[in-house]
Amino acid sequence: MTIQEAAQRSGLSAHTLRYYERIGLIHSVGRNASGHRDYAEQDLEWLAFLTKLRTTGMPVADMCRYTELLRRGPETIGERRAMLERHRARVRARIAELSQDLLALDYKIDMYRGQE
Amino acid sequence: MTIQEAAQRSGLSAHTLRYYERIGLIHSVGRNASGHRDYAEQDLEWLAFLTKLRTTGMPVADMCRYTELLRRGPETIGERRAMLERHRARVRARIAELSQDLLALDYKIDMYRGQE
DNA sequence: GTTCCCCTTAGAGTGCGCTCGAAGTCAAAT
DNA sequence: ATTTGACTTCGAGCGCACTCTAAGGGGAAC
Repeated sequence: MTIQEAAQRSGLSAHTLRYYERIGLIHSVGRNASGHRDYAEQDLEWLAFLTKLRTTGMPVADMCRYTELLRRGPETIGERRAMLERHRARVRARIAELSQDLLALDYKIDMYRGQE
Repeated sequence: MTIQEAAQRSGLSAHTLRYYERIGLIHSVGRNASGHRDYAEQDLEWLAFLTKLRTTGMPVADMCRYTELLRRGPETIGERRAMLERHRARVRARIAELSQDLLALDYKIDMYRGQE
């Protein structure tokens, strides 16, 4: 699959795919005879996971660290799990914060409704 | 109240308070005899609201727009409410997205637990 | 065969939201 | 009187995560 197709299917731009590869977030994308990138289904799955990490607010540096742990093999499973658990705690906290702020927003909107 | 006290109580830095004033997010902070900023309780309340908008992801440009509507008086109440409602919809969508991604995270963590 | 378009790399540029630095003022403490 | 330290303005700088440009290389379409 070409970089454009991979971009389409992952929701990332071709620029971003090259950037991710450059910083080590995607490792070993295949190349065709002309040296062009040739993405496999597996790459797409990995991109989908990376995207979840990003959209939940994990910094790119941490994603790199996680990727490096994965590359080092099964002896890093504990550390990887710990990273994800810390991240999960942050995501939960963020949801809680947003939910709180939502109440303030509701209140303000109701106030405006009353004044109109 | 001095800028340092206002920073302390709002959770923003003094630098950020000056920046917010410069871009029009805070309007008419009082000055004392020496020309130093002298924050009132009302300013703190406004800062708290601004902070809620920021932490829920409203761009600073939109916050400026909202502030300008407020400055223009009661005839902008409808528009202000509309802004907040659009923002609320985005916040709700964001919470839904985070909650979804949280499930994927849970799944992955459970997988790691199984492998350890 | 040449036009066209997408690909490659390496490095520079962008937008956002601050954050800091320089140069100067002022007031209280020593 | 002078040192200290917090304040002022204005403009420059920074960190993050891309995003784009330049220069060049295939390879399919006309």
